[in-house]
Amino acid sequence: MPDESRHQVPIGEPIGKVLSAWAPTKARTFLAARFDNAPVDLSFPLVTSGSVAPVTFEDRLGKEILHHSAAHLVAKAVMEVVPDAKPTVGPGTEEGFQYDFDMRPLTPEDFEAVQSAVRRMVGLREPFGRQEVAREVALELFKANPHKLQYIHEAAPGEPISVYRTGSWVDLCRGPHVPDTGWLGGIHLLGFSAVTQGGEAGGLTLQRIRGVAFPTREELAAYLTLRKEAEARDHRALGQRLELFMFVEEGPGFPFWLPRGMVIVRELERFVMEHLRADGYSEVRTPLLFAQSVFETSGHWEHYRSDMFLSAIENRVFGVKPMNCPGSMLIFGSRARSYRELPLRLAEFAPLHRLEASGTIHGMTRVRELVQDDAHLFVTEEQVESEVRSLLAWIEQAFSTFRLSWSYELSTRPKQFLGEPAVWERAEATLRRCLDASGVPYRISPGEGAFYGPKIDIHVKDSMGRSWQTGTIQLDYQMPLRFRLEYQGPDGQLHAPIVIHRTILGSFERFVGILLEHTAGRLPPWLAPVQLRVLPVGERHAEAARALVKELFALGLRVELSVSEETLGKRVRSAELDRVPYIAVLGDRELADASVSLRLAGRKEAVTLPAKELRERILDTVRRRAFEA
RNA sequence: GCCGCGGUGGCUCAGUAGGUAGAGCGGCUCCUUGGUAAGGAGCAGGUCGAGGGUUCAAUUCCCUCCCGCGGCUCCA
Repeated sequence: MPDESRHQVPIGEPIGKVLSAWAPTKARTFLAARFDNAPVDLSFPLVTSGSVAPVTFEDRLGKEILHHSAAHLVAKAVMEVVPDAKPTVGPGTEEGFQYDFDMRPLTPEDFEAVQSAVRRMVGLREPFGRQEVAREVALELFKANPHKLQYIHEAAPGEPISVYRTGSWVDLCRGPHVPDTGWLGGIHLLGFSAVTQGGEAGGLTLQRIRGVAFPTREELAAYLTLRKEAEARDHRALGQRLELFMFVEEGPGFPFWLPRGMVIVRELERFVMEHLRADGYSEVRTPLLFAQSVFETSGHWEHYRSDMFLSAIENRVFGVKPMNCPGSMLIFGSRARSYRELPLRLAEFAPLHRLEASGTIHGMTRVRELVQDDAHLFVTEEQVESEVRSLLAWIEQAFSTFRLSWSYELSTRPKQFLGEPAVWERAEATLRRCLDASGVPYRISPGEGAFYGPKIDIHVKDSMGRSWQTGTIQLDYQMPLRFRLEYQGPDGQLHAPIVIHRTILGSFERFVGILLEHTAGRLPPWLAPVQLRVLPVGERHAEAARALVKELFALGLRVELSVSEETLGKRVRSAELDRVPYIAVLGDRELADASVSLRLAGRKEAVTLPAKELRERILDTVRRRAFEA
């Protein structure tokens, strides 16, 4: 037993029975068990001695088992709705589960029918019965389903082939499973879609049903509430509602920043620019278009052409730049360079165009035109480490300002790479050292680096736990060679610089999208398009309100007057919906003693404070780039 | 790009078993002069995504295209 106690039980006693006897109060949470650490069903009969332990939803394994059982239940339901569907695989996922079927396209009606079948089957409490069968028996059992036959053929020769029986439905499965379908009361189907088998173009089209499952209906309800809140935070809806940005049919993936959205972009740029100045960067602007030959030199022509916008002008082909690097390379190479100039840090915030696949563009988080807080650092090998450390420090400062938590991913040498393995190893070791020193968690993605060098990607999780890549730090040993870049070192010899391609926020488009979802549109005051809205109670207070607005505007604040003929309640509501962080009300009471009634967006209560304090509070919060509370 | 599903006033949506459309919010006008999330009335606003086909007649049925949504793949 987990508590080191030893028990003697009759031969063939199910492990579940032994565990419930051992911990009767917790027995309801036991989904499966471990016998000598191997996952087994609760019905697993004990015939030899060994260690036993329960598996609950709190364990990673327990989640997986519940999810997996839920997937099987869905398969059973699908078979009832569309009898000639051929189930393929139904794994658990990070969030829940999915099951892919080789079948005709699902319709919304099918999906409804599957949902109600699932609900009914939960009520039946049918057991998941395990059975180990000979390979020949399995082949016979699944002869109508070529996918399952393939899995049987792929199974290792010694491996036992197990099937699970649920009512009349039999599925090939390693298990284990929860004891019966009654354990799946917290199941919920999220949706269906078509996917390509193996993820490769031209593969077989499968129908995927996705869902989530929890041990109890209460946990499911909590999840659904959270999910509903997340949907209300969708940056596409917020962007429209708050008039931050828009798209038109004629420009798929090309964002329009509307006046209010542009305020956010400019404030973010200012935030980044202040840092660049402090850290010794220079800013440049290079052309948006280059002749084909530049991209041939940079390698884009070979590796990225299909993602570029091209245009033929005067019998030459020009490409719209998808990245800023070629321009910076040309600047570095425009004259002889000395080691005394390094590190040379060139920042460029130019519009980039990338012909992203049409099916992938998504609001602001995936667009075809974007601007990054981009820079290229020309450094010596000895300077790489201090530059990367400085970048990691800046990332910490930046993301903390936005109250975003982040993690790093280190991508190492891919199969196809250029350069010397020894150089790669030194570079990877340097990056790892920097990451270790940062104290921020990171994971390593072996073989995921670019062909020209290893990289660190920055991932930010939004409030729903979805992960997004924002910034990146990429070491590049190749592009300087391709552009024949050199500097003269203290030894009098010419050397190729190393280039660090880096962005911190990534693209302003994606970053604003993430920030909106993270804050539900309640941006910190320094970023809010309108920081303060002044609401005079009645007409006779309008003049004083106007004076307050004028005063705060002169101090550089973004402030509006709300003097419509609507009731005060209506105007407060509008200000709340517009996500204005400070809502100031002026009436008789306030005019009497030069005070203001201040309501913070998202809170119910208002506080009354002297006008002078209001001004200082707002200015201070904005200057510190702080959140209100 | 691939698969599936959609596209009706500015927004969110209803509707038409083929006979050219409605609501709420928003906008405008008027009344109301308000005390912290919706005061009242009236008015304006739509070639029902685009093109083609079938039909006496198409927003509705069929085809093609465009755009969007959910996934796949890819990535800032």
